[in-house]
Amino acid sequence: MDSTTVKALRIMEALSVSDDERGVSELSRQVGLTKSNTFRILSTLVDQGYVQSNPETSRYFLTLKIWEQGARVIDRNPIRRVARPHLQALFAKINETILVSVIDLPEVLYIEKIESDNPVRASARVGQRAPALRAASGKSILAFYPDDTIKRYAKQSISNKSDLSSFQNELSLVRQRGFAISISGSRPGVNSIAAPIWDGQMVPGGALSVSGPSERCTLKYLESIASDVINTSTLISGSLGVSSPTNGNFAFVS
Amino acid sequence: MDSTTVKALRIMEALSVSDDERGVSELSRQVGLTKSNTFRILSTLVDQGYVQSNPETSRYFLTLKIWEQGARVIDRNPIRRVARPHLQALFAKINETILVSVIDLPEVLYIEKIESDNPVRASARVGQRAPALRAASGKSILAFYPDDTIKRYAKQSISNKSDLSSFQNELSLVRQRGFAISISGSRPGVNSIAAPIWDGQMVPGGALSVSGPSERCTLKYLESIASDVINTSTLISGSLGVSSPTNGNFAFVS
DNA sequence: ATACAGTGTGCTGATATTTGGCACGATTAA
DNA sequence: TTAATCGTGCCAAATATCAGCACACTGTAT
Repeated sequence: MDSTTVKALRIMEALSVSDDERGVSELSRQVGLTKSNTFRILSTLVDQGYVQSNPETSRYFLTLKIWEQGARVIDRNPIRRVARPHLQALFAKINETILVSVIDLPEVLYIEKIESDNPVRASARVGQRAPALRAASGKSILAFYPDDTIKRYAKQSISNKSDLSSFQNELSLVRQRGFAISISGSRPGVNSIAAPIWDGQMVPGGALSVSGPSERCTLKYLESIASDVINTSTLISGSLGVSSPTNGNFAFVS
Repeated sequence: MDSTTVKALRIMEALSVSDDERGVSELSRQVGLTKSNTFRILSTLVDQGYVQSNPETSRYFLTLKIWEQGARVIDRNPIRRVARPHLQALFAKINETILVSVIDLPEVLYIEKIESDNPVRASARVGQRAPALRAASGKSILAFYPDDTIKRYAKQSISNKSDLSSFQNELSLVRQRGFAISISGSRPGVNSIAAPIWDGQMVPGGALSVSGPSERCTLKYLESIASDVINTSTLISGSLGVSSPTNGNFAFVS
């Protein structure tokens, strides 16, 4: 285990989440390294072009180089590659924030969005994560996972026994109807509906979701657009070469 | 200089540019490390969640974690933050590929785009780079840099003396007219027009460009949309709080 | 069938690299 | 002014990295 590399990654992560440039001392305190160690790692990152230091304040921040690497990676993502036009078609009918996420248990990761132009809207960031058990997108994917996998992850955040079985019932309903709904599930005041995206595996790899403020996006409204959401997600799956979701045919997912 | 960190970055870069998963041996040859060294670095990257290994082929590829970091960085970029709606307005008038780039001498880096839906179109990737001296975007930015800075970078790729002075003349014209044009400048068969974006510094930090195939985007056509491009770039600068480009008022840029 | 060249992975002892404490000048705060 | 905190540079001690070798395994060619 190359500890130096781990430390460098920690520092880059710390820099990526902080909105403005950071000093050596505070940064070293945050990541738990000595000041000199932090300084030397920062120096190598500067040398490699991943970090710059403001010559006036001599504080450090990430350049766009790390984003370049990431852009190449996301660019190869099959779901994102094909989703955009379908999202735009859906957005033309429904002026609410549309998100595409991939599953990375125990979370979902948002990889694409079209944001509503309504001043009051659900806003989420691409690159952000949400708990898969609470977000509509996560539930719409998990519903098609084998029972034991669901149980394993559900137990980690649901202690109560009756809550667990009601969660399983909810997922069973999701599986039947083909969509999941979340009422203030992962963010307060935001309601969502989601349908799974099949990318050729035995379980869905991602989900399409529509989110909006609870005032507009009532349960009734979300259910009224369910068929649109399912149709769009099916079209995306189709663009990935998956003709029909193989419901009920599960692989064992560890 | 933490050499282990440098090696780890090299490996991540190598993985990010390769379209499919890589084996340890070939990867070690490419980056010039021993097999065991490469293996151990890959192991730590796996441990940290940046790399996964396909359990069947036991070959390695980058996860989306590096993209998450990058997404946070680009999300803070002021130019990109404000550009999107302006791009859409421009795109409604001009159905050609629109790009936003930032300057990172000696290159420009594309950070945002709207791609034409015409089957024959200029296609570029966000995260891609182009030589600043040849791309329209780069020229539109460089034109507002002080003369000695221009000379320094121009000398690196323009050896001929008369070519150098004609390049300087071209930039001088760009400065007068407020836009730059490139005819197969950075990619063959692709013509572009670009105008600088001012973000509060003494020199432009980015550029807005419109690109298309040379058949449609003739010099005449590009000049005919120049005012649209300039207007849009001015609106973007305005959204960044820059009321009027301070032409002729240069800082010394090293 | 057998040999072979390729792979990914796991040791280990030698060594080169990282390490943390200390010191310095420059800023900032009191 | 004093005092605290900052970023940076240095150094000998120690530790974590290193290259080489070995092994099991896979697929290919003989």
